[in-house]
Amino acid sequence: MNDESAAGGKGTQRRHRRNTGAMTLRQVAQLADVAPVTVSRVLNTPDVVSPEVRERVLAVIRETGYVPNRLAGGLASTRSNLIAAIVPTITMSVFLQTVQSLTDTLFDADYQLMLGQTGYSPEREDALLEAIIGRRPDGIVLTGVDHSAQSRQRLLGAGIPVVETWDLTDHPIDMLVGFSHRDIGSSVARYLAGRGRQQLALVTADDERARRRASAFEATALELGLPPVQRISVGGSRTLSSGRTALARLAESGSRPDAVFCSSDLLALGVMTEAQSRELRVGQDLGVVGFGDFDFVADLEPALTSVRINGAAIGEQAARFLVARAEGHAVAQPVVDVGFSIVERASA
Amino acid sequence: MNDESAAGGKGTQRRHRRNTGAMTLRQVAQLADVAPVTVSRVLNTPDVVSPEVRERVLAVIRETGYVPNRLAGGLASTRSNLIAAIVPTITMSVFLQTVQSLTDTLFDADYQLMLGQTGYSPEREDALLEAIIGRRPDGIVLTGVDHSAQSRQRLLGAGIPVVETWDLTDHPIDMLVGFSHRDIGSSVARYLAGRGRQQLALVTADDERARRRASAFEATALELGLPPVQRISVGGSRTLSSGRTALARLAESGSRPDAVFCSSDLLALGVMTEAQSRELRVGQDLGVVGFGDFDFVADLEPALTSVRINGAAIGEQAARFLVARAEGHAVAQPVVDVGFSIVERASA
DNA sequence: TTGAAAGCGCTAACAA
DNA sequence: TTGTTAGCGCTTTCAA
Repeated sequence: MNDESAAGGKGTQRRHRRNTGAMTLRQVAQLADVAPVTVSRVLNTPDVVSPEVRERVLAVIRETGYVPNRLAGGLASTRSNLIAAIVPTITMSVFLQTVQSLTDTLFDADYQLMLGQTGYSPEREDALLEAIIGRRPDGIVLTGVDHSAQSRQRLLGAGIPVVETWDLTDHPIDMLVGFSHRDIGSSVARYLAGRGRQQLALVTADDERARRRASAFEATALELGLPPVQRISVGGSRTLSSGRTALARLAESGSRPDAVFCSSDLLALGVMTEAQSRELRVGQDLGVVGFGDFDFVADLEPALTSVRINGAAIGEQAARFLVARAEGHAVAQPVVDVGFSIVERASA
Repeated sequence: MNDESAAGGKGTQRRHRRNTGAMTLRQVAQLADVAPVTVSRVLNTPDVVSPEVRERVLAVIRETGYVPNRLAGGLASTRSNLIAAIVPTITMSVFLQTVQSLTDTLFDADYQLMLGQTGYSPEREDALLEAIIGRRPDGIVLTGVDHSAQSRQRLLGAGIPVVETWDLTDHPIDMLVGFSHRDIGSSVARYLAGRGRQQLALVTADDERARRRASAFEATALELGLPPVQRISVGGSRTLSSGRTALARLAESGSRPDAVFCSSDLLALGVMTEAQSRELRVGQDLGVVGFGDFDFVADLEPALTSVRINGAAIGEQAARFLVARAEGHAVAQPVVDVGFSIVERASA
């Protein structure tokens, strides 16, 4: 009576899997009295279907609440409409803007974002990447340019378009949207020296990119003939509280820095808070520069000077690259330096 | 020569799709000289394969960098090892801890998280939900308990386990992990009244749950015989800057509130900042209570009193519920009230 | 312990 | 414009 009869023919023993329970495209087709392909066309290329048939099919879809299985679709079409992104963390972090704009840009292009967090751990990045590649996303956004040999091999082998972000390198895996951490370190040192600051200090988290900013900061201070930079490392703890502790240590070390460059705005807020409770006037006695230019820093008292990265632009550009590739277009200029700026405010 | 010969038989015209390029399980099987099922077993139930064969297969997998296609696996097994979560926003928000612990708990159980952000828009929630259901995740975490009729129908129809979070209701779709916003509003009002505060004010964002806290706050103040609560709505803008503006409006309105309950810690930080620049002593002249108990609020000057929600517990519990269901276990007590607490600090 | 066959739900290729 | 057929890459069922 229906097309199952073939499977239930007399000589054949029926055995295989009962279907999952959810409505399928085939069932919709039967209810609308059309072939399965036609339902597929209504969903994917509606213009190619006659209005009456289209309406009939859509009516069935509406009544049944049918939601097509994209896993099956993806398998058949080798297009998943999924983009994956891996960031160190989203908790109070500079990557938030990138993730946000990635989500938004992709949503508008009818893609979805899968997010992975490494917690700054390379092992975890490898594990995440394997899980991600297994889902055959149409593209992958990576943070940074340091990835294990294994991950590079898998990525290349899978043939999935990749965008590395938040850094620059001469040997990207595929595409690249970032900026130079070295230049930032130098620029901030020069900026502070130009404002008459002498005894510079660093309060910095312990990840590869922050370290690179810090080293360039120190090197430039030296070149400019300033005394050696004092550097306090807060390890992996990028909190307000670590910032307070760091300034306390600095203040009690005897030497009195007159400017501090922090590797994140939250650390900078900690430094400012501790300075205020020590009756140091931020902006006068102590210059403070943050990194990230979070939304709220402009409204602090005093407003915080910070290095601004256009994280949203990074996300948007990365999304555009990947969508272009997914649609089969080549990307002419697959390396973009989005630069940075020092936003001058009262704190320095 | 190989098993493709069947497809290329003389009478048949070969036409179909060339494979995608990436290594497949079938190719691994050929290289290891075993049947495809055997490779599948090595991947999923290794104990059932003899050690020698297992080693041979694993060697090939290692050499080729083969990563199994989970889309195909999911389609065949109707298990995706994917859990989806929908939150209003992750930008500087209270949901961050929940997302974080969800990610971590799921990662440990070998599941992955798909994240969607609604930006507090119900339309967007519907669109997201359709995209998500289409990927047949093994479970879905929702924020809040207000969902469109269409979404409820789809969810029920898809038969996917659901956990609603961050609120309570008598009619959950499926499972529920939350707390009472009404109770929070009442408790904070009582708390402030108990500390001798008279003229209470609200600075609140304009979403359903914040409104519910606010209404209960007002009602309780009234019951306690306090003067009417002044309420400033900041719309959808949950920023430090809105908090500053709100307190400015309050201060200039003539009436002088002696305590403010803010619907987020960031708003509270704005209120504090504005108070300080108006020479109001926070804690003495003006009590301030936040919501969320962000990491950094304990280290502010003065430290901020805030309503603490154990967002991490919500995420963990939700993850456990869904993993249990995915593994085929029933969940005995599928409704959990995680409660809340008022963390007393200097600001109130 | 291993394998052959069937099919998960969808789309690409071809035909009419 | 609509339909038929053959898979996408994997896992399940049944058999040995």
